[in-house]
Amino acid sequence: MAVTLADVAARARVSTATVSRVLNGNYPVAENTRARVLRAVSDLEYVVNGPASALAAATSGLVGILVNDIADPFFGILASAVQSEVSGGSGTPRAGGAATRTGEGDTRRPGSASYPLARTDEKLAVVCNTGGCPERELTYLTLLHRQRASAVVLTGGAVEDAVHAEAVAAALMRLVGAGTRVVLCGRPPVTVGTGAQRPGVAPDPHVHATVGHLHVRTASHGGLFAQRSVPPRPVTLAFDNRGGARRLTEHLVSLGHRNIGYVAGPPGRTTTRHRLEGHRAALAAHGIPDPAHRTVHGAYDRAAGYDAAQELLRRDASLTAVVAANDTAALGVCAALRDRGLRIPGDVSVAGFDDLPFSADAAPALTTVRLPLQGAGARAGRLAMGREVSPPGEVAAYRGELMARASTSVPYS
Amino acid sequence: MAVTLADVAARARVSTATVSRVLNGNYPVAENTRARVLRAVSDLEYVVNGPASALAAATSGLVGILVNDIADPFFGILASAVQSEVSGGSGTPRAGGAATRTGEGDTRRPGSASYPLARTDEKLAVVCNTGGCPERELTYLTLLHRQRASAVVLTGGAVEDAVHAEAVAAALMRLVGAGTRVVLCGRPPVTVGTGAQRPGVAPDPHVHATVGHLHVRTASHGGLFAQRSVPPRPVTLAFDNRGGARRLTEHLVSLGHRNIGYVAGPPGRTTTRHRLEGHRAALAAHGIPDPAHRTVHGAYDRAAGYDAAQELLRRDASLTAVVAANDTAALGVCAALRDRGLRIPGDVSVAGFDDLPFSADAAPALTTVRLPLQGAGARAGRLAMGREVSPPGEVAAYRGELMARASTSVPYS
DNA sequence: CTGTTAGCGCTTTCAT
DNA sequence: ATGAAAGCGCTAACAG
Repeated sequence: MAVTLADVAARARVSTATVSRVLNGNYPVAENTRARVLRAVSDLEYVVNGPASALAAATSGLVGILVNDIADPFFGILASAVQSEVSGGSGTPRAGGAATRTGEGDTRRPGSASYPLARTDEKLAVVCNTGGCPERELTYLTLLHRQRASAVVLTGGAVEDAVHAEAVAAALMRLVGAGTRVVLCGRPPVTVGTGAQRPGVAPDPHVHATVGHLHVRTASHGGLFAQRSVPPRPVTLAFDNRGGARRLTEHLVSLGHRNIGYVAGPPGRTTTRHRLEGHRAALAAHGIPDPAHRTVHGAYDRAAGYDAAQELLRRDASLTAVVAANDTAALGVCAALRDRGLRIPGDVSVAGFDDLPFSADAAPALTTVRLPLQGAGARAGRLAMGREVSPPGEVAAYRGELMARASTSVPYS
Repeated sequence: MAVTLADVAARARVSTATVSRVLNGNYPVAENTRARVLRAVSDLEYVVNGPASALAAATSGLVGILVNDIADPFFGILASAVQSEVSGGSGTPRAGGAATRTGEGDTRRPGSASYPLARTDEKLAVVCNTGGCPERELTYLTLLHRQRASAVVLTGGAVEDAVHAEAVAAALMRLVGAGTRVVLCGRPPVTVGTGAQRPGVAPDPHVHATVGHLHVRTASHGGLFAQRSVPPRPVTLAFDNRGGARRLTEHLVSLGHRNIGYVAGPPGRTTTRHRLEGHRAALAAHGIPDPAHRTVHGAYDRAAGYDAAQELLRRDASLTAVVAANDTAALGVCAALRDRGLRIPGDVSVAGFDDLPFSADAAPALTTVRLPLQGAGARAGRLAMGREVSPPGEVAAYRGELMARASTSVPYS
């Protein structure tokens, strides 16, 4: 069978405990003993048995990152930022990088450099693609729980269906109860369930008594204390979608637009609703009527934006501006307008949301709302690693910044 | 502590062995016993301890998918397809979906429907973002090995550095040796190492003797046999980048273009080289000279395409066409041309590679080479699951299909 | 600083 | 069809 700790110990002429200590670097070991062990590890090409150590330590180094659509850069950027922070190195060598390490003393153990098979402290950051599907979200949560993930980060808008929301909240509480750090990033806080019971299952007092109690092992050595504790509930880093959307539409209104079409995201998701609410709030604040036909729902992708724009123009040719729920859809809107021979922003202004990288150099550059994807993702990563303390109340909100660019202008310019 | 198998067993008044058998569904259990167990599982909200079962069973349900850039739809589509197949359901509810299940009898166990916490057969498909960084690729491979992943899928081009290639090959052989199924998707086959030794480490006959032997446990019941075996070496699903690129450039040549610029991908990667070789082969075949200044390297993204196009035009204003190494870069090229007041394809034709979803409805629609990302990804997923037998020789190549669209035309039209 | 040892929770023969 | 019991490989007390 595979090489085990015992084999390494035998070869290094030490006990398994010593090998374990060297590998985990959490306990003093004589320098030359360490060297012998590392040598043996390397010679034998020993690879730690993750499951075994996870079983013994009651936690695995898995960090799960749930995303709604892995093919969408919005999530790619978020996930990449989280991952960089979790893996402790610079992830994608992206300019203006996420690699803003918190300058903790680099404790790279000597000897393990050339053959890193043994670094036990490495976390495995993995992204799970839910495809926006509630069942898959739940399945992933369960699987990560099963793996005793050390942290789970949920990104992006949540589905608003009450039953599902309740189920997710329950799954998250179970995770937290199991000692897994849970971070929500770009999603509103979990609303504490009203106690809806799983259908067909009798309430079991035993279970409920358990929820909320944290039986988490604390580190026995090296007095990191506050950092080590697992927050009693999920930490949330939310985006102020409502406010951002409102400022965006207000920008359009201040430019003189009155007939504004809105390409909303898929119905039943928090992000969709909040952005739409912000848009409507802006209109309402200025006494501008907002007939229902000026809003069309669709997916958060280019094709949906294209179709929605067609539909909006068909319904109302007087539109002078179209706001899309995200940049990708906005680009679809632009394409549709161009195909109809309309100029942007000459005939119709267009705005998006998110400020993804391609938005700035689209033609024309897209007016949008910048979300601190990189920053929020990195913070989520640090929170997931327990490297940063939770914000007060376990909730922090990120404001979106209006990026007024060439795709919006005064109407009929 | 958390609920354990023993707790469930006690509540169901059976032994832990029975509970295990019910959960794994791999051994006959009386119907009403099964029901009692399931009931107990549900009542207790029992969640299998993954590490424990992985330790005992010597394999975890983890399936790792390595991608070079998680924010690039190319990888998103591939990863999504793999994942759908691994999770056995329809993943992203994308049209024309990857959900083409091989019609195996649906063995959804009764009772586990409402509370799926216990389905042990579920695999956890996770994507790992290497950011194109060799070290991270190796790290992930090690981490997945450590977790005793049941399969690993590597997607996209490989780095060509000899040392790194050797290291990756070694890591893959270790994985295969540990019983992990390895699938390469969109990357050339691993070249069997020439035996370069790790620097500074004396050859250890013991280690080498181990490589290649497969000590894989076989299912003891339920006669799946051929399916269960782990191939002795990685399975490869390669894309014919060279051929595709060649046909693409030939298309341009047949249109009458002679001065063709090429925006290549990052140097030192197989995909970059193969596509460039195909391009050059086409030119050579038609006796068209290809001065070095007509090729510029850059990342596989829009910004790089933009910059590269600027540079190409600066170097040679006589270009009538620009081929980019992928669609994303091609869009950057288009933007750059437009910004210089050039029309597409009137003044300059532009072509990409991959045929990502946005390419068809770009303005103008992009001529490109379609790669069967969905299909290859799905097949990789099935191979990873052992649900499909490997192609002869463990290698299959996918041809790219030329998609001639509006962005290319006769020069000076 | 290092060794001994008792589990962690599950799977899997081997009995019955 | 079910139970008893022996590990799987590692970690963390507890000794020394």
